[in-house]
Amino acid sequence: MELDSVKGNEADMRKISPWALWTLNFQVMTSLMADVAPRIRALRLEIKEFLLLSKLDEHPNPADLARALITPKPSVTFMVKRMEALGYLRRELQPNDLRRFRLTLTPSGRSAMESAREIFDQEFGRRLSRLTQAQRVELMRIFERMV
Amino acid sequence: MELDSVKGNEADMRKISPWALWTLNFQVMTSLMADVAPRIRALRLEIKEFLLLSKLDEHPNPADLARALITPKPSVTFMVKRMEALGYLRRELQPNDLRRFRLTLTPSGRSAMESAREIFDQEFGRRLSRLTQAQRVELMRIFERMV
DNA sequence: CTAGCCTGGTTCCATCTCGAACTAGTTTAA
DNA sequence: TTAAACTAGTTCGAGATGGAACCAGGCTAG
Repeated sequence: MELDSVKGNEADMRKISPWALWTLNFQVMTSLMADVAPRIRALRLEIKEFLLLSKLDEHPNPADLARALITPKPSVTFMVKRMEALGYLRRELQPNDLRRFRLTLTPSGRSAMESAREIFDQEFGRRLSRLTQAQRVELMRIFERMV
Repeated sequence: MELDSVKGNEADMRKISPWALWTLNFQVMTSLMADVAPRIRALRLEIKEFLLLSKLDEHPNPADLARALITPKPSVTFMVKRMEALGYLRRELQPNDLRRFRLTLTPSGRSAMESAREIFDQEFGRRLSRLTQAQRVELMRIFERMV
């Protein structure tokens, strides 16, 4: 049996179209990215580059990053090159496997990454603030199940 | 007072980090796009092009589309050109304003667009099926509030 | 060993992207 | 009217993107 989250609401019984949902979500994400992008760029980062930095601790070499970010390898090569040139990360050969590079954030890279994360936190937080706490919790649970 | 959607759950009281939520959502969207992209491409469409077609009834000229899709005008020009070359849309001067083009889907454009929408419906539907009906309804309500 | 396969990372290059600057048509205001 | 300001759409070009092909280095089986 389905549980009905909130006191009976006639509108609740409508059929939910996945496409309609996807569209709304895409719109939320796109407009958020548009709002956030210029502020991220002020840190000398593109959004994708920031995402790369944010996954670097967990996925410390390029091939790994490419998989985690669902991004082609050449794009990763390119971004890593830029990030290194900016002094945001260091690249050293991994002695036990000479094909691999181990990437590490420099202090300035970490601080840029953290500032960028705060921007997202703020901007997405602004939108989340239109929801109830219960809805935020539910949203977290929903996304966890959908990943 | 906050309404608590589901029977008391201790984990509910955690603080929700906007960034964590955003990341999860982004991951859902990205992996979905990766799954969907090859099937859309089989219809000779890029995802963005499909989105353009899907908004065309509602926003029938390029500048309008650029705003609706939050996309630069030159990109729209380019996509429209490709869609016209493929025979997916028609472009006619709007007699009452000679700066404007009125774009209309051709039958084959409409059918490609509808097939693409079905692909999204299917693929996103598959993920939504892991949720309860109540959660799907809640999700719709949440996105509506966040747009 | 060593041949064949796999994986990490790069290079190449055709294609796409999109900011800036432009042309042309429309609206506003004086 | 007509000049100035604004809007639609395009062109240009520097830079980004990403598939294909490549060159290591590492792993596996004979």
